[in-house]
Amino acid sequence: MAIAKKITINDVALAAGVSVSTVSLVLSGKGRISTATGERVNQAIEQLGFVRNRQAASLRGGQTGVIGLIVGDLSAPFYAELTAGLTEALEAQGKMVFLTQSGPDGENMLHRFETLVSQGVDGVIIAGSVDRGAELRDRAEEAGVPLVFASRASYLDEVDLIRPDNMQAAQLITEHLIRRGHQRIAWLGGQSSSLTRAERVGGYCATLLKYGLPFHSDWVLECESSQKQAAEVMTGLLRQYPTITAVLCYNSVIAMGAWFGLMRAGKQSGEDSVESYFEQRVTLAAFAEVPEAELDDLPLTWVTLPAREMGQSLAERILQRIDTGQVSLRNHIMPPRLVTRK
Amino acid sequence: MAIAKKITINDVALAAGVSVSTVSLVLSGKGRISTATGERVNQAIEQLGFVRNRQAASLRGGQTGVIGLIVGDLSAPFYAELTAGLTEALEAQGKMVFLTQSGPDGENMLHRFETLVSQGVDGVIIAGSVDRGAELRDRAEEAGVPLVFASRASYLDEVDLIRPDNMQAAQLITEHLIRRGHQRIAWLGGQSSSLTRAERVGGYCATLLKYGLPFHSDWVLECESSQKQAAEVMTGLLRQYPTITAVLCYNSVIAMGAWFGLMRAGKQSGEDSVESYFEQRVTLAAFAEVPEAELDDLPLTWVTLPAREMGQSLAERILQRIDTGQVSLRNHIMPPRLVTRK
DNA sequence: ATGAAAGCGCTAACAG
DNA sequence: CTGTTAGCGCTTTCAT
Repeated sequence: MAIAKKITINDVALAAGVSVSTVSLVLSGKGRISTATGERVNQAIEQLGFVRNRQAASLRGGQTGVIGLIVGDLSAPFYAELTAGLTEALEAQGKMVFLTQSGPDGENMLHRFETLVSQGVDGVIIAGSVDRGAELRDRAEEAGVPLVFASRASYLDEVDLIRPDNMQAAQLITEHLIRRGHQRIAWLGGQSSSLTRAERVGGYCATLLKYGLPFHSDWVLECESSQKQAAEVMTGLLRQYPTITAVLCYNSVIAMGAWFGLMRAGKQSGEDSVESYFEQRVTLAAFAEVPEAELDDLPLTWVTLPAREMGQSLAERILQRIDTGQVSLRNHIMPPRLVTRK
Repeated sequence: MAIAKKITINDVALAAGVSVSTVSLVLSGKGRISTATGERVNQAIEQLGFVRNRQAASLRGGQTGVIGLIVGDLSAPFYAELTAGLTEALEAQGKMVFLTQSGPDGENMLHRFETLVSQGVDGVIIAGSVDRGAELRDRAEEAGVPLVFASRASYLDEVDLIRPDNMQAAQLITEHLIRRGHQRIAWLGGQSSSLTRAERVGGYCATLLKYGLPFHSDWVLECESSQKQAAEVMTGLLRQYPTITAVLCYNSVIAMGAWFGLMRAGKQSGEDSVESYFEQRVTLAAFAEVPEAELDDLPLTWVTLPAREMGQSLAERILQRIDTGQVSLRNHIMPPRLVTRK
């Protein structure tokens, strides 16, 4: 394998018959260079296949144009989407991103942060839940590196955070159901330990009360994220509380399960068609982490978290902090999007 | 904002009362330094909160420990999963990854590649489909940077490629159905223009013929990736060819749609339960890009692409190429995984 | 076992 | 407009 001799601006300068500083100026387009020499230099660059060594460039003191990203779990659709939006926005600004995964439990955060810093990143974004955000925040300040957090759930530490508005999402969708005439709306799914769920249930509850509708804690059911489970709990729910007319599902898997459960129940009650039973008896609505193809064709309304937009906001926010060093608004909450069915 | 003065090994050396080279040696653990001074240096490092500047370190000539990744679309579950596996494996080896998105159409590939190189990456991985792979391969060789490709579909250019075995996946699942006693197996979904689909249909066809079973082109149906569409095509298929006993679905959305179509058909034919109709009349099987939660609870068998494993293989491959400079095996095909239902 | 000194490739004053 | 000259922070012979 031919170890291609690295060509530097020295080589280019030599080939173009100018000095290194001239080449440097051409590269960064700063000093006023005559079109003639500019041409010559660019030609030499082309000819020699020169690629500028950005490490050396930034070493001198400038910024690297690189943003570090620590993401909990990339295989989670929400964070994958967020990352996609983030890199897209960042690249549009000529920046690059350094990717790191912390594992679901957000361990070794500090170590990862240091690693990123030692690579010379201009700023760091942490996406996912973190235990000791304040500690990281302090370390970042000490190191003089802007740090922004992003999370699906809420967050307690005093940090610069971008997150979705789970409560508003719940309000939106609950209100939608109420406007459709529903008065008896149940909740299905999620683990009671989930912070995200807590926020959503809160929004659901608040909206019911706001409209003077009944809120029964019996109608708020926990359920593992499994279709089978959801279907069972759903049928049980309908049997026990036949007056319920709408069910809010915690996520898409629950929604699919509820749908199956509903059909089974419809079948048993002797309706002539699944669809009509569905329409006439019980309406489903759901939360979705990302725009999900499976839900698209189902006759149910859903709200989705603005994962991609959050990525874009993150990009804006971190760039702003890098440029201005300002640390103003500390909790940027993103609105969800409601997708209604005809 | 307190612009924390960057502390360098000079500061550390001063604080520890040694020379910079000693500090450097301690950092890299190379030269034999006395435990005593080692202690002192480490203490100083701790005290000052020193972080080594890797840019400067690698500038001297060494490797950066950074791998560049160009991925078409991170919001595609398959590539998100692959990326997750890749970064995980790479980080386990103390490497880092530079992430870039090329957009679905793989444009600006060369530019992105150059950018990565200018950042000093030790190697580059391109995940997704690329038009002119050979061109990139040549450029990489010229620049002396190992380049490995990864793709969901097959690939024609002569490059170092890791890809899933679509054909074997189709064979596996078709064989599974045959072993279960099915003789009349139809195909549902995918666009005829898709290369991936072509490979899969090929495997399906080959397996049918291998077992002496009929292969009717009428039983291979195209379909948009929509549940509604799939459900319709499915019912149409069953009506027209009532002897069919099993259907192979191109992906999970198609599978869900087929399932709905099946239930509707079951209903109309007056079976007493969806499940029994399903079991007795038509069996479904499907391809899935990644392990999908929705499919987990459904009574259907599926094959999934080894996205995560591909990421791990990519990590191995690129590291191997970086270390040894060797460019041996050029087409590493990864086996799919069959997930059967009881 | 440790220190002195010479760069890595590039940028940024400061002179011409 | 363009060339000279110091470094950026770190590694690495070569001495000591």
